[in-house]
This record gives sequence, C-alpha cells and structure tokens, in this order.
Amino acid sequence: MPKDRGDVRRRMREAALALFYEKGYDVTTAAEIAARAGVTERTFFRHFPDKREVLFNENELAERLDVKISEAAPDLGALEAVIWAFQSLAPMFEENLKFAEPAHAVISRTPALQERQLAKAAAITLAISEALQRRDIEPGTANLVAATAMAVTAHGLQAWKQDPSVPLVDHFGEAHEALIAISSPARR
Amino acid sequence: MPKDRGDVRRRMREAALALFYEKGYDVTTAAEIAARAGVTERTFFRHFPDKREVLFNENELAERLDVKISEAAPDLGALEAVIWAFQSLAPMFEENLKFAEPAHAVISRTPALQERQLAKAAAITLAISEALQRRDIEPGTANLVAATAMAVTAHGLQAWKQDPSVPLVDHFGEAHEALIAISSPARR
DNA sequence: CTCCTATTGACAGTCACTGACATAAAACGA
DNA sequence: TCGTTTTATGTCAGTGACTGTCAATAGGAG
Repeated sequence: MPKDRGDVRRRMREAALALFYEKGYDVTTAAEIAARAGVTERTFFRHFPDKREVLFNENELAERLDVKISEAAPDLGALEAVIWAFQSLAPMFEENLKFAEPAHAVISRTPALQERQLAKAAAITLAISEALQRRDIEPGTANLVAATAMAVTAHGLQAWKQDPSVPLVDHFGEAHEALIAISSPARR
Repeated sequence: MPKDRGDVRRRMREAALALFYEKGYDVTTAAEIAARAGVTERTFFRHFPDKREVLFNENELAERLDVKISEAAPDLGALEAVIWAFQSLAPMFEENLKFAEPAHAVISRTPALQERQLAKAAAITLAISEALQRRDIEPGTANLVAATAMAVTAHGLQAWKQDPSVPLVDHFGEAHEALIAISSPARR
C-alpha cells in the first residue's frame, strides 16, 4: 500500500537515529527501525544496502569537491586548490550540522559505524586524488596531497567543534598554516 | 580432541587466505575455512572475533611505533620523529611481505576487507598521536602530524611497491621530501 | 592415577541480508 | 474514465555470520 512516497527514507533515517541514540546501535534491530517507520524490514533493506548506511548521506560531498577542484584557479598549487575547495564548501558543513551532530554522537561510540565512516572518508580522498590528476598532478603526488588535505580538513573541523564562534572557513585556513608549520620545522 | 595447540590459528589463517584467493571472500563460508583447517565453525569464531579478522595480524605495528617514537631523539620535530620511527621499522615491512602480499591482493578486491584495513590504519594513527602527546605535542597538532605521517608512509609504501629494488627506508625519505614540496609551493 | 584446566564439538538461536512472488497504489495512455 | 503498466511495498523462505550454553576430551599438575 504505497501512500506517501519519498519521505519513507526520511522516516526510517529518523527512526534509526532515535533508536540508535536511545538504545545503541548493536541492540537495535533493522526490523525495529522499520516498524518504527511504519514499514517492513524488507522495505528497509530496499532503501539502504545495509544497516549502517541509514546514518550516512550519499556522498554528494565527493561530487561537489570534484567540481570545485576543477574550478579552482589554475595557478593554485595542488594542496591549495583542494583546501580552497573545502573552504568554499564550508557552508555545506554548517548546514548539515543539525543532522550530523547527533549522528556523530552515535557513530563515535559504535566501532562498526566508525569503520563505515572511514570508508566514506577514503572514498572522498580518492575522489580528490582523481580530481587532482585531472589537473595534471601525478598519481602518487595526487594521493599524497589528497590524504594530506583530508588530514588538514579533519584538523580544521576538530578545531571548529571546539570553537564554533569562529567560521569554519577560518579554521580551515589555520589548519593549513598548521601543516606548513609542522612540515618544515628544521628550516633555517 | 585437542591434539595440536597454537598452530590451529595458523592453519585457519592459511586456509582462509587460500579460499579467499581462489573463490573470493564473500562466497567462502566460515564453516568452509574451519573445515579446511580441520576444526568446527565455532572454533573459528573462538579464535577470530569475525570473519574479516582472519586476514589481519594483531597490531604489533602500533606498539612498536609507540616505543620507537618515545626513543626518537628529543630534538627531532614531531613529524620527523614519526617518520624516523617508520624508517627504523622498515625491516618489519620487508619481512612480512610474504604473507602480506597475497593478503593484499585479496583485500584490494574486497570492500568489506578494505573497510577493516582502514580501521586498522586509523588505530595506528591514533597510537601515533598518543605517542606524540607523550612527547608534549598538543592533541590537535598530534592528530594532524599523525595523519600526515600516515599519508607520507602510504606514499612511500606505494613507491616501494613499484620499485622494490630501492630499500624501503629510502622511499620513506623521499616521501617526506615530497610532503615538504607540496606543503609550501608558494614559497618565495 | 586423579583432579583441573584449556580447548573443542555439538546444538540451538538471533539477526543481517537476499531472492522470489504476490499485491495494491499510482502513473499513464487511449 | 477505464484499462494497462509501472513502482513501491508486503510476505515468505532461506543463507550465513555470530553467540550462548553445555558436554566431552586431552594434557598437565599433584
């Protein structure tokens, strides 16, 4: 009996987040989530490939980064281009905060979900590397830059979490400077 | 009927690697692996917390890094200390190659195993960060340095794979220089 | 030889996930 | 408006990963 349409996903997401938050991830059943959303377990697995995925958005971030990196000024270095891309997407992070924050609380205490998050991060890193290679960066260097940029971004996000009064863009900028500081400490 | 003792684990590991390599990870059953090793499925899960773990060693690398980082010369910068630690553990990588190589072949074509590997890498990153904090590095900086060092190491390992004639230590050194190159390209 | 402990087997059960088929609502063309 | 087709869901059965429990046996300590 299909009545409402695309909001089934949203209902399941919210049900899952609520249950995970209340009882914990491993003790909540996929059937429970489905029931709370008013559907069947089978329907749950038609919308999400597995139980974990209900907490993660599709990776629009990877696609957006891809576009932004191709739009970055050609005279920018590889690392600068990626960091600029992240900076121009900072508003996206700030909007998603409402859903991302409670989700992160659940993820941080659930090893299985942490693994999935790492996989997502790895996918983003890969997307960055490919975008850089389209800017004529060598594959090896592109991988290194992508991974480094991810480290810088994570650093910026962490700082932002501790001091949300400063806009995220500025935290990204400071994180970049922190990298420069650590990577050449023995300089004259 | 317990006859042989601690080599049951080794038999299961080898059986698993062989089966994964022949038929693929997802189509081989835990029961199959156990049968091939001459034990029961239940015994398999007594030795390994889950099916994936049979391909991964316990993280002795994290512990060794921890020791090495604490032994590094005090005047070394944070990043230099970690890279030095990796360099002094390079022989360890070169010895484990025999088991690690076929295992990596299986892992690289199995998403579920890639996730676990990412988790292992994250655990190592965390260990590095903690070791650095014991050297009086601030937590935020320690995380950034640890993540950056992991990126550098991955870069070095990748280069080593493509050119095994050069010793791994030198690849690590070159990777470090590559980082310096990318992190300050706009320098006067 | 006997007791104790570590390891395994045997068995039952839960839960994540999948394939196959039926059904009803919704979208669409005539 | 009506019949057809498409789409989202329900139902059911089945596989496989993992866990708890208890019994049985081998090996070592005394």
